[in-house]
Amino acid sequence: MGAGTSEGTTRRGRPGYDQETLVRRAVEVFNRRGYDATSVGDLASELGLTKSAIYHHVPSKEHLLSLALDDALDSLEVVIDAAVRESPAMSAYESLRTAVRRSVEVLVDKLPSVTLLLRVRGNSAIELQALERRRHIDEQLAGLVRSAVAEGALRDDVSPELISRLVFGMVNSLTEWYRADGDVDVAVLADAVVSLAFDGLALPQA
Amino acid sequence: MGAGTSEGTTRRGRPGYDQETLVRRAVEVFNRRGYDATSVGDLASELGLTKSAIYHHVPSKEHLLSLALDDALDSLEVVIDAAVRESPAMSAYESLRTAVRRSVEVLVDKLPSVTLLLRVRGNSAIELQALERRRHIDEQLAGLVRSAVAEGALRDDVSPELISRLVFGMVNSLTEWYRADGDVDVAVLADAVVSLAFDGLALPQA
DNA sequence: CCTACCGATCGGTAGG
DNA sequence: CCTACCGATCGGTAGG
Repeated sequence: MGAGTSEGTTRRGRPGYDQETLVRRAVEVFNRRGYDATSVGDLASELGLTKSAIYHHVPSKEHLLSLALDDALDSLEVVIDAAVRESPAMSAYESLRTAVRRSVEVLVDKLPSVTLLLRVRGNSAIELQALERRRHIDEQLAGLVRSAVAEGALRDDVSPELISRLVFGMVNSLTEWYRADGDVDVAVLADAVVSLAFDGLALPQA
Repeated sequence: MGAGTSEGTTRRGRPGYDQETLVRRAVEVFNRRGYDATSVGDLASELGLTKSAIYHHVPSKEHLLSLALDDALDSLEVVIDAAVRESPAMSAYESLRTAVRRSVEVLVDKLPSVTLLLRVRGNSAIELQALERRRHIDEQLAGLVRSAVAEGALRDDVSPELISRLVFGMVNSLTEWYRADGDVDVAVLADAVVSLAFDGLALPQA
């Protein structure tokens, strides 16, 4: 990174978009209108520049998608890998609680790119690669659930695979409604998700 | 309906698609490739007929979407209305359990059209109308949760709105992975969802 | 970062 | 007489 460009207000060259800003704003538009329904011309209009200006920063519309999906996947992989690695030292039950909590935090922190990721259906090679990385994450989470059930820490009347899908289905559903400017605090949300997932919504028996 | 056309094999005219079959098959393609990413030409190729044949059955691509969304919304509204109406006779807690269970059953029964519905983002007047009907359903469900909390039947340390969103987020996530030809039975699935939502995944205390 | 374009494909409709 | 379709093409717009 060149001197003086790392942060703050000093920049050389024409003021405007850098690639990171372009990706961030593009993801917002993709989420609002749908990736396929958004033409590069639409994108240019919404961002106040021309199609060619966009092609100055990225070689294709799909590369824009790829950068956004990598942002989401990288963050998710970090927290899931960490939870899986701590599993031998800690109980799988505790690692699973950590994984759920950290997943909520990543979803909130990287909401736009994770939202885009969760809407990918595999319509191109890039989307298929992203789905493959997602599948690997899902398998690691299912493994944690299996271990926690094997420890005797979780109920065994529902299969670990089904538990994993339903719990992380609940977590991922955050992207459907959570807004950073809303009235739901991240910590409150993460507590609620972990508590609902593990304790359910019936009254505490105690 | 004319004599002899109601069911069975006797039909007049050329054998082929009727509107209902067209909608059903189109929804499968829309879910696989995405509504916006599917051209009427794509659709025609996959269905083994021509674009003009499709326009014989429906006036527009959007009308095809509209028919599918109505199919999903009608079914969802039936079960939610029923749960809300039984609420005075029964406890809100019991009505909510019923609503969750019946919602799972509708999602499985109408999986393709509900999947399409849950992916709608409001890119057209028809999509906005569908989102409005969804919002009304969500409000009725949130009302049931509020009543159940007010009855003292549900925990009150998480807001009813958040409970509603997370529980039905879990329910709706079924569309991401459930397949009718898979190894998860509907009754088993409905039991698992209701039990996980109300009791959580920790070991039963008893 | 723009103007000026391309090969192709879009949703929709004609007559038969 | 109807339902179910076909081959060809319309005016516009897509990503690049």
